[in-house]
Amino acid sequence: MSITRPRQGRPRHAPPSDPDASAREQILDAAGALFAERGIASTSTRMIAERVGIRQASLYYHFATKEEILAELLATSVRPSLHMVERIQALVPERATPAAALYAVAAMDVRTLCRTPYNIGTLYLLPEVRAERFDAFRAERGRLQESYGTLGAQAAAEGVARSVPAERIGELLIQLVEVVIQIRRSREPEAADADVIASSCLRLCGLGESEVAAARDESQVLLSRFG
Amino acid sequence: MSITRPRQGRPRHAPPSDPDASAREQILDAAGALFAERGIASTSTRMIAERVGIRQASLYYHFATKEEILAELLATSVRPSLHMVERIQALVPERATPAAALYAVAAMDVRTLCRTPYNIGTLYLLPEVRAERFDAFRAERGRLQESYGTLGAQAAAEGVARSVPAERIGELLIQLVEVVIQIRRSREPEAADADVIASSCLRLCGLGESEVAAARDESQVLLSRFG
DNA sequence: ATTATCTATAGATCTATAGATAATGC
DNA sequence: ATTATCTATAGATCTATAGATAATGC
Repeated sequence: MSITRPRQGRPRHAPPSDPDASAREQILDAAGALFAERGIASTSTRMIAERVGIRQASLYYHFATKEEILAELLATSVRPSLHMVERIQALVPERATPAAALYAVAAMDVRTLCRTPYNIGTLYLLPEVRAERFDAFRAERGRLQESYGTLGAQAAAEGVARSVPAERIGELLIQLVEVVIQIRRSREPEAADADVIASSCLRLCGLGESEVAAARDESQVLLSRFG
Repeated sequence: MSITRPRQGRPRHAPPSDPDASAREQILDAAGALFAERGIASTSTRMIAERVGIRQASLYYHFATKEEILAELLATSVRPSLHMVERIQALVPERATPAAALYAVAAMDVRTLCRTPYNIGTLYLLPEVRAERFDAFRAERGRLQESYGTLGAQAAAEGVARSVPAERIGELLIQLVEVVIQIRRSREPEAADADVIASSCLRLCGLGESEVAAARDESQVLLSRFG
């Protein structure tokens, strides 16, 4: 029951998609959902505008190009994950074991990817994101992967740590966490998925069942503090 | 040093991209490479034709629509993997342990995904493939995932088999194998990657280092027979 | 006066069809 | 005669700009 105060500027021809959000936010939400569902090239500025409740040309008052909308979406998508990971990583090894930290990071990332109103993770997979224009985004993503690699290598059983370099572990772990992106494409993720995926990350590092269970228990503190 | 015999039909305005392949194959190769690099919507029929060495309109002599080119690419992409998996699966448990079979399947899939002249695996990730039109392709992919799930569940350590349903295992394993698609996006895959990934699949199922090593050894027979 | 929209449109695509043409095959 | 191309083009987009307009703010 939100009262919508009249805004400045000429009225829209249609009611806004979300009266409480700024026009900019409404555009980002609409574009994000469409980009994730249909891809970037097959989403026209007209479709975005229609969802928002404005005319196609009005988009250009807020963003100079369609690319700029994508850039903004990408910029805000990894950053929260990256911050969370780096804060948890800083607790290792004094205040958390590497295994518990990895469990917590994976579980939180999975939940974040589940909760976004549209499947924002799919954006990373679109070919347009490989353009130089989005170097900064890909660099942030690389740092996230690096953190996974470091945590994984620290948590890994000796045999695994010896035979798999940290960079490979990072690639594998981030890929495993992002299974939730694929899951969301075909079914509704369940609460249990976060545990299954986080546990799989530890097993991939060579940890046995008792070590996985211990890390899961220990991670609860971190999860309640950072979730 | 292939002599190119003159073909029937009006000559092309430019030399063919591959004089030995049929026009149809040349189109599929060119389209596959472009779709994988740039996505489907941002690949125009003109770009495909240019690569082949024909005019844009001439594509339509071979394919009725752009979608049909994609359909053909998808149809031939999973099928070989699926056949291979089902043949190896049939050897379990009499002639191969589940762990060795899973190792072999994963390693072969990784190699296949590495060797294709363009990164064909990226096609699966494009939003266009979710259209109903491609149901048959997605069903085949589902069967592949199911096989991974069955093999994984059979190979899994007791604790894992009890806590993770076969369908989840299938989702996780196929995702893990397809890390090679992401790797190929950023660097040249190495020969060692196949072993790292296949071993990771077994560890994810809860197998210890000695079991992983045993499965790797046993898989060599399968790999030499089916590779 | 400032802001946020609107309408109208230029210019650049892009897909797919129609019909002509230059080879080979018989 | 058949085949595989070509040229030309209709019709449907799509992005981004120019300039008008209807609100609020001061």
